[in-house]
Amino acid sequence: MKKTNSIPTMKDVALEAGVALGTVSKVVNGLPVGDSYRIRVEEAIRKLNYQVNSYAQGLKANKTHTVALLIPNTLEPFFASLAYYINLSLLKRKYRMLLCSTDYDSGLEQEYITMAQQNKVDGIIGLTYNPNLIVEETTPFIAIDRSMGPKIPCVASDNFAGGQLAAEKLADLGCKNVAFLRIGSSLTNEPNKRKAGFENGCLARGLNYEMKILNDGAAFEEFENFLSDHIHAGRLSFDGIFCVTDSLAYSIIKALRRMNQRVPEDVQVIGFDGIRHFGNKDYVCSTIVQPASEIAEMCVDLLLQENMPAKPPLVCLPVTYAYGGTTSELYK
Amino acid sequence: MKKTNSIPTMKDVALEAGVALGTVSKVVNGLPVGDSYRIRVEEAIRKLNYQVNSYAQGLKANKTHTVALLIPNTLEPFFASLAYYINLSLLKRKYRMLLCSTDYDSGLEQEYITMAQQNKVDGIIGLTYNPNLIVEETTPFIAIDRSMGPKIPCVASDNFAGGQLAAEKLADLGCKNVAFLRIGSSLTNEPNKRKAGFENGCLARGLNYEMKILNDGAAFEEFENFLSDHIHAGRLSFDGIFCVTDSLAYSIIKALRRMNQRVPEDVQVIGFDGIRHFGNKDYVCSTIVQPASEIAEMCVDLLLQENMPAKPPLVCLPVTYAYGGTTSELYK
DNA sequence: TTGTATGCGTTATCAT
DNA sequence: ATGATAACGCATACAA
Repeated sequence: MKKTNSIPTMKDVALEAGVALGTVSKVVNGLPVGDSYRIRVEEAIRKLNYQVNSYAQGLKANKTHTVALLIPNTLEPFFASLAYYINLSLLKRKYRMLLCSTDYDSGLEQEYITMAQQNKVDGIIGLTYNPNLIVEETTPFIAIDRSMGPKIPCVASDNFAGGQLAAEKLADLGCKNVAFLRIGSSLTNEPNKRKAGFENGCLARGLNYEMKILNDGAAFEEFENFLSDHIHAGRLSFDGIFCVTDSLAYSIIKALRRMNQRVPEDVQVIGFDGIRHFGNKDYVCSTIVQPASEIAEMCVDLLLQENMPAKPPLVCLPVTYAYGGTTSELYK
Repeated sequence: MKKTNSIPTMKDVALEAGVALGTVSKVVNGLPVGDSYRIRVEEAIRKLNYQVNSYAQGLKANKTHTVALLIPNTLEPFFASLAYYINLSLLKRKYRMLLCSTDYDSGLEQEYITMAQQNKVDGIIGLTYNPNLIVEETTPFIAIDRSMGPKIPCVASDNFAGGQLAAEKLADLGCKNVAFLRIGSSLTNEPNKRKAGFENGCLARGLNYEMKILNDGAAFEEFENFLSDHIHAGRLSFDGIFCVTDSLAYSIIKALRRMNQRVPEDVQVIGFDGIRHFGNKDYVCSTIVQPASEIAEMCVDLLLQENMPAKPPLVCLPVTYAYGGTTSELYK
């Protein structure tokens, strides 16, 4: 008695085609098989609508062709674009992607890693914030934007160069007195190098600069107060501002306009990330663009590279400047 | 001779704890087991760092706790938020999510479905554009925004009501002559009902209205021409415009300002979707907000509901109006 | 209650 | 070149 029409397996195909199980397997995997057999098997496959079971394959081969991506969310545009490009890079290599939105939650990050390992993923790519994540050595891991120790490669933009570039651009565009504004995780991570790079650039170009650094939970008002304190007789004493992200730049620009400061006429603003409206339209502001697609490709490369002699501990990819309406058009 | 330190299995744990394989399985799955045994097994698990193999579980149980999400990309904010909320809803139910960015490519959509089925996902949620996708009946499928036949439930916003709401809002806000602008897939899908709803609302409220409908590949200029044609002596003959998406509204608003039309003083604009800057800040424009989180929850519910008597063919979820600076503040 | 044995769907080894 | 068979890690029905 046959099984009631459940999902067909290789055995069913073999039966239907009147050949042995092994033969079907070979046909499915493109191994050499006599033509007459091949044809019969292929017909049976079509007839039964057979599909291989990746789970059985994975169990046997101990290889799942699946990678987990840990990322805070897909709502913030930079994360969203990483998710998109990593998915693409994986697709090119016939890999599937498990998306794990961690919501900046350390516990969730750890949970997802456990899940991924139980799911026998071939590797994990993670942009995480938990400073003491436990990740089994047996699962290859690539970190984005935050070094997690010498054994785990970290991929990031060249944040230092980006900060420097911002300073140079502002100098080129005629600024004399600039400011750096930052808010965000105080964790040691790559984006924190933006400050150092900017400082470096200011010194090299003889710009006067001030810094206002806020920690994660701080109120945005502190920036507004900082800016107000630098307005004398209606005039802001800065003619250029570098914000650690486009998101911050966006808020700052709105605040500046509320204070009757014109952007870019009175004060030029540069952000960081390269965010575009709706993901594909114009830049939100003049910005240092992170190469999201290259970061994605590099992560996937490093992760799946089989015989890597020694994985590099840190890879920094080049950033570029893009005009986005909040700087003078001089170097547009 | 032992296996060289590869990944530990239940067998290894059983050996280490000096119990039978089945006992370990029970402990892992929380089935009743004598306390002394349980403790020994748990210790062995900790010692060996054992993790269950979901692939073996899945193979056995024919259940993978995995769902595939097909979506064009995560770059466009509305898609990004769907991905985020669906991930969240799945997480609550201990399900994993395979993200499949299809890039609006029919072939890719079909490929991903095949992949998902081979991967034995427990279900698929898809926002797709291929009009003749083949999806095995054996895999539960939930469609977003486009009906794919009576056997496949479709979840969407109440697009008709949304269009109507837009018309009513414009009327309430004092508009007399309005326009509806649309560009996008001409495929029969739920969002196309926005037009009908808007028309309905205009008629009900006695608004004069015009429509400008473009197909997917059309040049944006056609809208600009349309608007120019309605400017006489510097004055636009519309005092209200409803755009089919916030994305379009954004572009239209920019175009209007280039034409020296003030928004919202001269002409009020309402979009659709409820997109916020950077995913979590202010609305891009006054808009009809889609309940992304409710859509997500509904999709997951319908997909995983075990003993659903009859799955509804179409579920429309309520939308709301949100002020976003491009309408009069009257009903803010 | 605990242990044993079988099978899930596939691949690979081994005879034939 | 093809067919039989074992093994992957786990869950479970059944025996002890």
